[in-house]
Amino acid sequence: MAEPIERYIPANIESKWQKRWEEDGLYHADIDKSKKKYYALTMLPYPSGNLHIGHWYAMTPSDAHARFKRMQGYNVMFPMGFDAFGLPAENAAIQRNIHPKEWTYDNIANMRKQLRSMGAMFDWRREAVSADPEYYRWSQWFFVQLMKNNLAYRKMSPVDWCPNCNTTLAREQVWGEDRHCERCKTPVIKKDLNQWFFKITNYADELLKFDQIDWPEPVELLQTNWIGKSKGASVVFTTEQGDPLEVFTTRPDTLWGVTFMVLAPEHPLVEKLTTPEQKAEVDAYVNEAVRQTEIQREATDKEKSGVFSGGYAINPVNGERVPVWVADYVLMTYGTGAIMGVPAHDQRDFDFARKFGLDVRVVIQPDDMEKLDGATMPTAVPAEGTVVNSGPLNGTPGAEAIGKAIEFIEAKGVGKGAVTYRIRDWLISRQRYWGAPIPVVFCPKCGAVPVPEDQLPVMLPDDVEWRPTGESPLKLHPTWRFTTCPVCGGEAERETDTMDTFMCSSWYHLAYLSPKNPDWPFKQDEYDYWMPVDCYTGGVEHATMHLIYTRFFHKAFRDLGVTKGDEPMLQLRNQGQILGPDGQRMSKSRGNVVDPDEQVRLYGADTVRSYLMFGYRWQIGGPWDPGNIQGSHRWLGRVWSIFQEEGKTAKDTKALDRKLRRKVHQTLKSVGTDFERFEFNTVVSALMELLNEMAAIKDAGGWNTPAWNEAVDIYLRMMAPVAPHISEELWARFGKPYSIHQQPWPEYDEAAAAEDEIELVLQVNGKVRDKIVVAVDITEAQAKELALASEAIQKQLDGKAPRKVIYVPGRLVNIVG
RNA sequence: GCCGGAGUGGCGGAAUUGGCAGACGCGCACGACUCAAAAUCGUGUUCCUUCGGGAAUGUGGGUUCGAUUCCCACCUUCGGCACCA
Repeated sequence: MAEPIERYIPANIESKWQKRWEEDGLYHADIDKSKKKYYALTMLPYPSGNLHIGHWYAMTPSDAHARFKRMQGYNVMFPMGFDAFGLPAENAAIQRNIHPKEWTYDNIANMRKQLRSMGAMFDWRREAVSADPEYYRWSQWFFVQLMKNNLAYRKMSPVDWCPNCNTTLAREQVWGEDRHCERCKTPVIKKDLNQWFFKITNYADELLKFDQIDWPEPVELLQTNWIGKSKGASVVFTTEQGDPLEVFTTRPDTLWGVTFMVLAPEHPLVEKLTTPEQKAEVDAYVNEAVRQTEIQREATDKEKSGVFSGGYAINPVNGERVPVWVADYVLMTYGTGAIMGVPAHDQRDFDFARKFGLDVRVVIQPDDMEKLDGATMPTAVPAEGTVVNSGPLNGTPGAEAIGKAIEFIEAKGVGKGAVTYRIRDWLISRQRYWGAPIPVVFCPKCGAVPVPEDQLPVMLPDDVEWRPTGESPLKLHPTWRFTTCPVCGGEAERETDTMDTFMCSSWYHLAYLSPKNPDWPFKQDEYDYWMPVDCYTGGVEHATMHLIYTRFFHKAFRDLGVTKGDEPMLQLRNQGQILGPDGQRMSKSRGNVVDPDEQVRLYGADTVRSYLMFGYRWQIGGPWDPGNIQGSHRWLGRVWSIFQEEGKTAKDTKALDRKLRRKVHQTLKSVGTDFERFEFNTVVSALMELLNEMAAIKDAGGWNTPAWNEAVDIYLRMMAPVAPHISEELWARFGKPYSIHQQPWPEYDEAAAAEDEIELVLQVNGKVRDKIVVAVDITEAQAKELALASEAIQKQLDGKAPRKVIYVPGRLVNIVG
């Protein structure tokens, strides 16, 4: 009788191997020029509390993929760190009345422990924590470089302010129809403030190019829409007082259809254009518009409002005098804050014209429509068509109209082809404590001066009143603010705002290269070897925030000679989201948060990893299923017992061996391609299928043959990226050399995987009627003959001759009756 | 309104290039083991059926010998953007 094997108890093996791997530095990634490098990166966590199952969902498949790459022979670096500054941590600390630093670093200590329980191949020597002075010193250094090169500037402007978080936000961090704060969901308000901006708009055009990177199309689309490039022309009208009044239009071919102009209420020419008779009305309208929130003003279902300024402008293409109106449907923040009104061909202008009784003049006649009449048409017609009523452009066909109009205005010197972008410069000032201080000194004589690089970091003081007062906490510090000017030595004050954390996370992939490097943000040889990031994984929710910022950062610093190449991350893959068991987003208030520590206690890390890979389409995610995870646990338990328990060996195992080897090598192929495609669910299901086959072979007497032992060997190596602990344990128990994670990926044997018999499906009119087993090398003629000879087919044909017989090699014969 | 993702058994999901729809797993049912239960193992499991078959991948059309897959028009749902000139 064979000795029974003890049960699979993950707790007995997982921490043991984690400790051993750590001691041996198994996952240390060092420069090795004899090997191809692979920089695998997954988005770093934010230490606002505990790790939740969503972190596991993002990280463990990424880890499995990185492990797979390593077994393929790459020198893989897979680092981890903490995005430690920022609002949520600070808010959580305030709530608990704990200093943000203490709160954050306690969380980090806890999360480190939790991360270690994953059994991931993180190289902890490279850990970077963005709240460490050694780190934010370089965040500040990057700021100083941008400032010195005119890519960072300070400007007074209306900005988004979160009244709950007491700080300004970047446009990207204001979400949804009600324009709420990305972090706390409170609707934002507008405030006029002096703030620091990064000139991301300089790179708008280049950010639209994705040809060097393999990123998911939805992300590229989100970024493209966010950047919002519009092609058209800028045209300079002239007010009757002689001031130039520039507008942007995507339809310069409709310039002859202009019957009025509209200025945004904030437009600088409003005051000058307004006649004394109209002044009272215009002032009242402007004041009302300014008072309204952006949400009220930008509500699309609102009826058009506006007021005549009394002034006129001259249309440069035909010298016509057109009235200038003021209306809040024109936004100061887009284009030039002024538009030309072409009511016949723009619905918004049309609504406005009809409401205020302005002329509607048709200048485009679509070829497939009846002749338009401005006086009676019920809606605007924005379509293409032949140009009419437009002097020199009359008769131009639609496709050429815009180009010809641009030629015309350029020749006349009254405008030119132009593009406009929706993206705004990145606002990085935050009126909060828990962030990297903006390294700037304000001197009454020298103005805003960057802190010299040898004086960085500007330390964030611990002894501040960090509880919210509505002011930047650093402003209230008794001494920190006051300093001397680095240029003239006179009395000066520090900038008291801190930086947006997205600034810190824009370069963290460089910090991993050589954290705490003393004289440059990274060691050059590390950069040259590891960069760019080969594979980046994370959530799609960062598409128009982190993922656009980090591309900008890389390009800006390429131009300053710090980084190399055009893109920081070559491949991007997004995971979906794990929802609570109730199908809702996990949140503490709903009480549907799944604690990974508890799952690890119940089933072990390997089971949690396997289930997260097996149970979902990784790109999509879905609700946590507390029952389904049992399947993954059973799988590992079955591997444990089927591989270890003795079986029986038949006298003749030739057929069994052949069958087993075929399945093994077929699985090897599909597992490999599925890892490459981030299709982890089918990686695991293929392994389960192979295990079922192995169990059957073992029952039939195919145990302990060379083929069986090869199967066990290959199986363990294939499952090692998914379940690193159990595979290491079994690998050791079979006396194989430590460590399985240093083994090469098994070699695929095509001959072994080849089928020698196939099942041919026989159809009549596309419906399956019979199946026959035939030799793999059957000829077309033989296959058709066999198909027609089938009893079931004969019955279906009922004596009639087939009209057509279709043969798909290796698959089917379809008889068309 | 515009842009994108998703829609397949009771559930999670699979289906390489247009070629057997439902792999793999959960759940459920029955059986074995057990005094019993848990665990484990085995068998079955889309629906309807007169047991010949028939229907079925959100809906309706189309292309094709053949469509979950391609095309057209919709519906539901989840995201993003939205008076962007």
